[in-house]
Amino acid sequence: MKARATETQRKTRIQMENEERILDAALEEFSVHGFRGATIDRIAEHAGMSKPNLLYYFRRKQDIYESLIARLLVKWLEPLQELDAVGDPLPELQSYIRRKLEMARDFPRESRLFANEILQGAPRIKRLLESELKPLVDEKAEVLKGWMKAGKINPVDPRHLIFSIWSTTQHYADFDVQVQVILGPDRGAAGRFEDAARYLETLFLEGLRPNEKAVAAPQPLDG
Amino acid sequence: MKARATETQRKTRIQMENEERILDAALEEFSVHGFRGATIDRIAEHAGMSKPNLLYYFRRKQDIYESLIARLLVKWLEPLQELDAVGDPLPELQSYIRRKLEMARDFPRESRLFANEILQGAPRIKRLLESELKPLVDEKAEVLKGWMKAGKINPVDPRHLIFSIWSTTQHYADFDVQVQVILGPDRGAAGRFEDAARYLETLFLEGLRPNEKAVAAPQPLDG
DNA sequence: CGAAATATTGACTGTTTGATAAAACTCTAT
DNA sequence: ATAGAGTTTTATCAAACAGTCAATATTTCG
Repeated sequence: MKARATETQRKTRIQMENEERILDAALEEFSVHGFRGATIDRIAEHAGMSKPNLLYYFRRKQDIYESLIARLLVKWLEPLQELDAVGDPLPELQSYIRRKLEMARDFPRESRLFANEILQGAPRIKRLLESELKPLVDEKAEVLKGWMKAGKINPVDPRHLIFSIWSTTQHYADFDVQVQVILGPDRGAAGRFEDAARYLETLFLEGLRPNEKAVAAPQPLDG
Repeated sequence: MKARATETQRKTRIQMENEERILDAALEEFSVHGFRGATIDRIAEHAGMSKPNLLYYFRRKQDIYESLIARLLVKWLEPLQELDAVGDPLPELQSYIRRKLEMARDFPRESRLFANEILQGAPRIKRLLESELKPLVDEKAEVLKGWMKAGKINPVDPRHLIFSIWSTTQHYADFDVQVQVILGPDRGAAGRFEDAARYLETLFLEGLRPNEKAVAAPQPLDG
């Protein structure tokens, strides 16, 4: 029996399939209950295998969690990484917002897992945040500052600007239940997404103070 | 031995003191680990009493949690309730945002507890959200719509507007660790709060698109 | 095929957890 | 001071929990 997991690369078909099933089931559990609230039994049950079998692929609960977080962080930083210094400032920001919103729509479990980890004080990924997230944000904050100095966007604190994009978009994944309670069942998930996109575009570009300059097509005032 | 807790009102000095200590300790635990991740043992330890003693005041774990949530929701809805239809729209919104931001600063544990519950799908308070939160939001959405029709604020979906105020302000409580990692230790908590307040004011009033109309005093472009 | 490598299982261990019962202690009002 | 209500503790329980182990089954590949 060879050591698995950390082994150089050689993975069996079965290994890949099962690790995938486990990680998917674990995402389901961890994203809802957090690290301590999730149990191996439930993950195993959800993955359709016995607990010892699951522990054959991931020796400890924490290993599953860390695998999950590692692949999550990469995906999570992608949209910000794509923010392009040479692009047109406002369209660049707009498409960044849109990409983040799409992530919230398409990967809500990942968003919740991340939220859960941060909520708990990020005990397992604080290091990663400092080494991966912070430098990236610093870099992009400089890009934003350049745009501000060039008069292309309003001068504001670039880091708080990034926070507001993160929070408004991820809200639709993390607080989905609340959003659904308040919006009611009238419009489906797709409709909610479109409404959110349209609203956020106005908020970030124009703000709420009415003025004379051209504004995007008037929005429906909701049901 | 009389029945406690649900008893009409008569509470001993010791009862009041201990329930307070328990709820405070429970807030600490539940807000970080969620319902399932928190344990009675830790809550009892944190409250400085034995587990059976704690269970003398709250018979079940769930009872503590529900007490906490009940008093939380009331406090949480206060700022929105104060949003005044007859006030000046923009200042009203501004002070609503400020109040929410102050709540995030002054009651971060409460914010996290709420976030945790919603993240988990709100299994224990969905009813309450439907009966308490939704009607209030509906009412205030009408107020906002009135302001929009009167041309006092830009026409946007009022519910999504409310979401964006919630998410941007609560972000500073719920994602505090991440905020600290990114902003660094330069400015203290008070400084971060002021920066956030100034940024959100610009975002919600003016948006990011630069224009000729008068703008609040230029903001420092951050360190 | 058949042997080695890989995968799966049932039975089990020690610990943690939520909860209970009853005895012992403390406070308060008379 | 003391009776009785109110409080705290010790001892205990069954279930849930993370994790182990040896035995069995299955796949892979020469």
